Amino acid sequence: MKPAGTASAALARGQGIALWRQIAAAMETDIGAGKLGPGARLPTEAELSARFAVNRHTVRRAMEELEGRGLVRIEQGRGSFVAEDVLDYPVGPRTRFSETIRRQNREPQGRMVRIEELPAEAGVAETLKLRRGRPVVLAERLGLVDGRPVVLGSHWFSAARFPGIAALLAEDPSVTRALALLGVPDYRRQVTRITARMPTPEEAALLEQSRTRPVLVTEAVNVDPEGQPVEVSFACYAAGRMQIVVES
Amino acid sequence: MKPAGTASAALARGQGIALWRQIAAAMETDIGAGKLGPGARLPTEAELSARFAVNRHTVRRAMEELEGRGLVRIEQGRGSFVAEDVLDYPVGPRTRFSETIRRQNREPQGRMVRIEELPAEAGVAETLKLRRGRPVVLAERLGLVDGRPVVLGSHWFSAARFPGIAALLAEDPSVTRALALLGVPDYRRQVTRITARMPTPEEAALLEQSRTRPVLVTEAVNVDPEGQPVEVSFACYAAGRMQIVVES
DNA sequence: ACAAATTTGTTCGTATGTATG
DNA sequence: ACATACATACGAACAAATTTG
Repeated sequence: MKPAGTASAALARGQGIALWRQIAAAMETDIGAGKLGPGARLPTEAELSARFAVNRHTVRRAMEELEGRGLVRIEQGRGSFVAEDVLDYPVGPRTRFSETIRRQNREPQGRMVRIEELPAEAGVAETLKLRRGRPVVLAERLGLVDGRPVVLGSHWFSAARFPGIAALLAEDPSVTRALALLGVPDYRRQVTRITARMPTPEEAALLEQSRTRPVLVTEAVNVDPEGQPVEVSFACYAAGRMQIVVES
Repeated sequence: MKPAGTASAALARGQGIALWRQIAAAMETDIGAGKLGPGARLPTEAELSARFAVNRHTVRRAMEELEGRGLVRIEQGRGSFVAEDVLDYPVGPRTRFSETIRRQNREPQGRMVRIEELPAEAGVAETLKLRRGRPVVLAERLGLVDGRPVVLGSHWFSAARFPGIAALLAEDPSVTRALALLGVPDYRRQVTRITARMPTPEEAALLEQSRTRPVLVTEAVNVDPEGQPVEVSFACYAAGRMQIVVES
């Protein structure tokens, strides 16, 4: 008996339907039916060509089709994987992690990784309009969607302007709620700068991603209604799980 | 006689000014004076510690200071380099490569790498509102700033809607001008999706960048004043030479 | 695919000078 | 004068990343 839940090896030869189309259709069924979840590893091309009793080229043609349609991701030397749906992260004046995720019918979570008070170094001090060396609070938070880590954010606040924010964030990882309790009921994202780089070992571990895949990095400045900067944040997104979307 | 144009080795010991500060100041002078241009390789820590007759730690302390101030970039295993200014690429409804670069007082250039007519595959066909297999024109263009490649863009157009666009782009790499000649005097960027990945060997070669550094990838849809899509483009930016900026 | 050379990063330990009380 | 804390400086060894052969 053949294993349940895998594509059948029964192909119709010489019936006018190319073998690779049948294979692609069979695998699409498996993926669509959820038998192979997002991110799951597909059998190797060698295994598939044995199972379907065809040449490896035929399997490759089928896989290329699926990759072109965005259903699978093929990585040279590693294998093939069911494509994970890429979450959209729209940036705009009202960018908020939790709201954004919930709007896509996913479950956001936040977990504080580190909270510290430090003297401000040049860059952060300048954007927060503080003098160098003034105390700032650094809060590092891991953002998860449906239990999978997708973003690691470093948030910087003036310790003088927001006394006790470290304790608040330790209790509840929501930046929005912490600022609300400290007299900033609303804030606006003024500017977002986006770059990419390789993750540090620590970032890769927290994001549960390969060290050979890059992270998208955003630097965002949030300001209060008077235009005063209240927060600077640097966020690393696992590229391939998130894409940043700008609607114009 | 000591070589001209390099930081002097004459340090004042025991005069109340820390050696590492003197070293940092000396190197800052060299960089500021333009003796070391952007991107230039700095001497190794070993060379500098010999030149200044100090321990490597002392040189490192000076370099850390300069890196913290954004003057140099230090890369493990490679060396230290004079920081290059990162170009801003603002995205919005009126995003145009050449205008953007010129506004930063830099000289933009474009060079066509490839122009081809192909049958549309699923993704492009859908965003251009064409049927799969309809002819589309693919134009690959390298964008340069001050002679350095910074972006490699793949632009897709409907061959039926824009007859002769391949020839026009071959003559003049400006997408804006080509579309103007074909009856679209103005267009608007509707949406931009941003991700990151490792470059292909070809992309790395064209962008003159290491294969171990990621590229920022944007997918942009440009529409005419009636809202009809006229172009879809995928652009790879050399991360570290360009950052995408979203003003809200 | 592997090894060697180069370069920066980290962690010990030690010693000295300076400001503070 | 003394103790303490802190910044500075040197030395050695090893780890990690990159480049080259």
